[in-house]
Amino acid sequence: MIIFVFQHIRKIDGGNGPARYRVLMSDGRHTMSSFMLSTQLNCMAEDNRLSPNCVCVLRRHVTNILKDGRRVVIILELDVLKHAEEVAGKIGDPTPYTEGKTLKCFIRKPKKLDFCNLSLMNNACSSLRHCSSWIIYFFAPTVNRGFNRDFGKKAPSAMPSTPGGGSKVVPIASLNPYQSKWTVRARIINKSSIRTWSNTRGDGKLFSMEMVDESGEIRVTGFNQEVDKFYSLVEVGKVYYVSKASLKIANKQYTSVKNDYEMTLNGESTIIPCDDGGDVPMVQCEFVTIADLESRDKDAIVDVIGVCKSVDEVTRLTTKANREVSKRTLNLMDMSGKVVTVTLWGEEAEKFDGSGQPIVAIKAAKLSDFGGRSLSASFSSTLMINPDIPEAYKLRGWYDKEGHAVDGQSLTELRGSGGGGNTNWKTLTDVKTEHLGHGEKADYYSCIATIVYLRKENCLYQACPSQDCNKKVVDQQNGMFRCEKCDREFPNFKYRLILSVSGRQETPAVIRCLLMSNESAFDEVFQNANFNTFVFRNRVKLEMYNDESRIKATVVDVKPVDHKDYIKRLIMNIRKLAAQ
DNA sequence: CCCCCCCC
Repeated sequence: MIIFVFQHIRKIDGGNGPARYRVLMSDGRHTMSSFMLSTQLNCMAEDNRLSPNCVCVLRRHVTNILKDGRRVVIILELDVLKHAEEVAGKIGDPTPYTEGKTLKCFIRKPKKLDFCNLSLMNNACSSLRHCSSWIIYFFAPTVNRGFNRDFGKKAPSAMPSTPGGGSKVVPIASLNPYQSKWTVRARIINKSSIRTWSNTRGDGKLFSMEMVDESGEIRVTGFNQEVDKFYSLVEVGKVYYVSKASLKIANKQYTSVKNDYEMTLNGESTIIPCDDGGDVPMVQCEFVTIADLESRDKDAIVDVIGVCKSVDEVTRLTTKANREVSKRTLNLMDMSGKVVTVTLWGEEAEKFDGSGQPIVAIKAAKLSDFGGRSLSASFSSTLMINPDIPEAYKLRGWYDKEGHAVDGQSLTELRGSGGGGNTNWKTLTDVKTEHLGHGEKADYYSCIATIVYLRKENCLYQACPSQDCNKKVVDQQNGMFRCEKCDREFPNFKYRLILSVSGRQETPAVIRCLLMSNESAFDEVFQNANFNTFVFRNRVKLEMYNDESRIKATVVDVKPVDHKDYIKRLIMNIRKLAAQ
């Protein structure tokens, strides 16, 4: 990390590629014009974020030495510490720096990667100290780049010789397009199958994979010859020395890999197995609990881990694009007691074995709002069965001890009718517009409705006293009551209620509510029933009555409203509407 | 140089 005063920027002709900017910096004593902005920082120039005399901290850079010996410092990461308006004009009286003079150290390539080098910083900033009052910036915090200073120390002395000539092992996070001689020591966390393409620009085959070290992750792609050379060599889970591939800016549209760059293997590249890579991390996941998926946005890329509670058979289907693909769904539960349905595709679907309720971890699963919330293990996802990570052991312990007895609540609403007792939620308006009850068989639905009127008149009838018969009896006027259905006469009957109810959402939707008789406190019951909201389970069927067809709705169950559940459903519906 | 993100 070095602090500079920005002096001037100039756009240079970059030919076909993106614009390039050459930057003149000063350390208060000298100016140097051999700085270049890396293209991903072009926006700083284009947004006019750099104005003369602003104070900058150079957080990351690489120094390239040209064939003629001149140095070019590529600025990879730069922050403005103090804007030009905050600086009292020109700082010091800098003169152009001449190569090989006192400040040689200042552009010296740091010994250890690009870590903060205090002596380097001291030199670069000493002159600023004398000419300004904002010395505080001198001790600006060291950048913690997420990997440890001793990275690479472990690079074994028996490091294999590479065609590149034993280039130094560097962290993945330090890779950039401006340095070509490097080796990374990384674990392969996933590998695609070999795909072919054919378009106007040509055709060929390719594969891609992702690898990690303790500093970060990166995507690697190999084409044609590199497919032949490396595809079968590389095994997921193993550690390799990878050397000298091309780095290009990653298109974030296509990848969720946390790296600004991606690697393309080329003729110079080498991949050599590393036999003692035990210290290289497995996969870096930031697990989200299944319960938390509910609050995540659709299409979010998440890492999840859960117990595979159940798994479906693999199926084959043809996509809209006429592609044949295998599909399998499974249900994952975690300690939140929530369950989510996950879809696996292709080979992963075919090979998945859910026996023994394995722990399944998925890095970069895609969240969908299908059925509420569900997940899909997409092309860039990494599927891990019983991974060797603490989270997996914790879950395994929990499941074996108590989790196996937990039913779990699914975030993925199951579709389809029959068997499952799945709730078919409707508003009373839906019932009308969807013509429920017009079919051969009666339709069942559930609704949240408020009673606004109960008709008291003719609400009671004399019903057959037999256990399961509610047929209206005929008064024989001799103290006996006849049931046509049972073909019997009884000395008694039971009162039953037929209640006509007006629902709040639709008039004159008439719901006939069958409740057990309560002879006493009759009026009170009617009064108290009004303006109460319940979950009604209704049966609807078109019936003929005096040559007139009308929908008869019968309440088959009444339950109190589970507000938490209801609100969840409303939020889900809002999401669905918002997605349209 | 690819970039498919699938299905109910």
